[in-house]
Amino acid sequence: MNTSEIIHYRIFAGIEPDDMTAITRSAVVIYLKRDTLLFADGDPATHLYAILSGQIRLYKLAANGRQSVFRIAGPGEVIGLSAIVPHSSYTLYAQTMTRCHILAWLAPTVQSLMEQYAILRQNCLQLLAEYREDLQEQLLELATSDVEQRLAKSLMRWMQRHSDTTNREPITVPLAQRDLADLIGASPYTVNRLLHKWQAEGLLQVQHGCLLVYDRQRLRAKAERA
Amino acid sequence: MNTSEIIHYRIFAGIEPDDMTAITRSAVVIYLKRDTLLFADGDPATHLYAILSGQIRLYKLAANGRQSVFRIAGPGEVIGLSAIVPHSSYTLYAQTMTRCHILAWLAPTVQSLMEQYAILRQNCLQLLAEYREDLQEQLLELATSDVEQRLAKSLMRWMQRHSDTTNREPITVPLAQRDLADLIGASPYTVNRLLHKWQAEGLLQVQHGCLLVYDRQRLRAKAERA
DNA sequence: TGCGGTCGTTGCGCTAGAGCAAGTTCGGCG
DNA sequence: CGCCGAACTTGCTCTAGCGCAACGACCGCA
Repeated sequence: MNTSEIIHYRIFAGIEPDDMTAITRSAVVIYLKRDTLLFADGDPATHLYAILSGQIRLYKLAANGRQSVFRIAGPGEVIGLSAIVPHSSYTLYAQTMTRCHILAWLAPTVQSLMEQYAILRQNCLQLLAEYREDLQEQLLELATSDVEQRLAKSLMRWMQRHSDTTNREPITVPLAQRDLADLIGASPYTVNRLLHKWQAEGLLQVQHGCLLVYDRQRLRAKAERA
Repeated sequence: MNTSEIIHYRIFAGIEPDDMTAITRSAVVIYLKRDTLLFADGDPATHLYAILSGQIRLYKLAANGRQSVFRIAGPGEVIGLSAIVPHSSYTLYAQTMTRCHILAWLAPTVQSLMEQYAILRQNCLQLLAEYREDLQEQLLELATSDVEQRLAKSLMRWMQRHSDTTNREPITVPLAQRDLADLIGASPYTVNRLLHKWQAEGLLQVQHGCLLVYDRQRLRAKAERA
């Protein structure tokens, strides 16, 4: 389980190494293949999950069947935060987009850990507050920006989050056009057309299931033009 | 300060009366006139506020100047929840829509109260989780429903929240058309046209600065049609 | 009781972007 | 190595709804 030591989990920031060992020991390791539903909107929140590797799509379904993606979580992130509130339910669907390697704690376990460690409580509050801020930001964009701007901002956000080691271009964004469309509330057609326009402008390269971004500066300009 | 006893604050649910007295005593009472900015997006989160009377608009501003309203808070609700996270900032604007009567706690005070009372921690977690869920719901609607449906849902939500004593129709919804437009991410023109269409259908009555809803059933139908 | 500003009303033109249809390309699996 | 389904591509049509403009109604204030 040394994998958990390599990854920097924000939810466990500031926890003493000894305590961390105990916490990690109380978790179960899960392996999932691609396109597996981890939990559904409305399910009782039985577990808190921490992603070791892979990507998980967090989304809701509308009555008409269209899906709205709120977040794509990756290594170091925690999902199913509803589990920290007793007797609550998940409020969205969580589905793997790749093969995943995950840690899972039972909700009661998490709740007692929360009582035990003040830092953990702090971190959870902070994470919840941040999610709220992210959602507000997305809502603002959806209400006030056009598709081109939302797409650019979405790509910038992705690269910001994953600017791990590779700061130099080109950067690969492993998202399908369909995913991008669901993420910004647009049709896949429009997303496709915009990406190709940008490709023609030399901003990026469109590939199957992913993008290759060449020019972050100009992309930022598209994201920020008032 | 007996006003605070009459109103049911969800954030203080389950607190013992004696403790509640102490908590109330640590607050300051504030009176504000209409259209006063309580705090701005980006300001340090210095206070937690509880509304005794009046309405407060919680919104963000986009670069182009358009505003997106997330919530309209009323008596019994708490705003500025960012103050429970140390050294954080508000993430939106809060402006009074009416004359307001408010309780205010300093952030450090709130934070020590949080450490002192486990119930308070629970309640705050629950509130944050609920706001998150509300925002997700709004985001889903904005991404997947048309303006007519969003408007209907928004009105239904309002009536649901304020179905205090008056369960019988007609119900007055004290929102200007402009407010409704900002709330659902539409133009005031479209909102106006829809409201008049519904007035022609006998669903409601359009008035200056407010609405009179006659037929909640048919409004619900408009909100829920897939 | 009149005046100014805010809010509401409505006609009109226009465009961003949805969605259908009919390909094409790719990757994975047998 | 060939097949199938999923993802992408692109032309086309069509409409929801934005926003201008111009006017009308109401409210608070002096």
